[in-house]
Amino acid sequence: MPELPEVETITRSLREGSPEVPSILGEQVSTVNLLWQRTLAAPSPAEFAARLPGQRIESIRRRAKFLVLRLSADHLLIHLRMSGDLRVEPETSAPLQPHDRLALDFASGRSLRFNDTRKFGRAWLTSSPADVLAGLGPEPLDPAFTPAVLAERLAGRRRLLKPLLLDQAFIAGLGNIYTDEALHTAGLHPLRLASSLTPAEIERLWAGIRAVLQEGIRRNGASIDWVYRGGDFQNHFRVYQRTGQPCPACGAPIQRILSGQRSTHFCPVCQR
DNA sequence: CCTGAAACCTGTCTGC
DNA sequence: TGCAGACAGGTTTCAG
Repeated sequence: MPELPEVETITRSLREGSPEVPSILGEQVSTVNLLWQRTLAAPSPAEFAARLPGQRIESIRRRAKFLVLRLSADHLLIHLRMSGDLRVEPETSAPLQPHDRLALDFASGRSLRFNDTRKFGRAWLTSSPADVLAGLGPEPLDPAFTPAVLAERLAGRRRLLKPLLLDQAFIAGLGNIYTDEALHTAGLHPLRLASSLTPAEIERLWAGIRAVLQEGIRRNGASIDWVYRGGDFQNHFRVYQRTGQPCPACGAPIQRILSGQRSTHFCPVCQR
């Protein structure tokens, strides 16, 4: 499921809470229950279970597609990968759901559950989160990410736009949905060579990336299939998973190709 | 430096 | 109905 807008939506819901599920800021971990060993990237399960209890959640933010929970002494980082999801149970006695991989019980009696059907998701408990986050590219919605920054990063890159935009070291947070949507918004073919863009095209790409991410956040992300978060951006896709359907801009049928083993959707008329 | 394939996983859908 | 194959929002590793 989760790309930048989905992770941002989850981050906000955990931090700000809702009438049904209050914020988990300030919660103190009492017990941990690791149900799938490999979900924990570091440290060892024994050290994890020894270090985490007693720590409070001091802040919650997002970096790229990572959730970053600052604790009393450590940071807990969570990456949801393809099918991960987080939910808060009102009682620690709430039964585990199918595919729950990690449960953090709080002293208040609530419990945070990391559910992940495909087991690709990962959690890190670390005193140096920068090490885990090292190598990530710029945050596309940060004010520091300007068209000039994008132009500088594109210069000389002999790569195709689609795989380059998916590369988290080039720009952080885009995934398959928002890359296709951004390229359509910018009117750029996904297989264009990155170094071939004109300044006007770079400006359009920059604006397209920001626009689709902002729309995704405004719509609380996209919810597809059995991974559901309550967002509705999936009802506003221009090209993603719309193969054969009319382009919203010109009516031409949307095409699907493969680029680096990833489905890639585009309008052959709007994106030359 | 760059691309493609495979691996890590489970579930759903399509076509024969 | 059964079953093989394709495909799914991500990332890492390795071969060429």
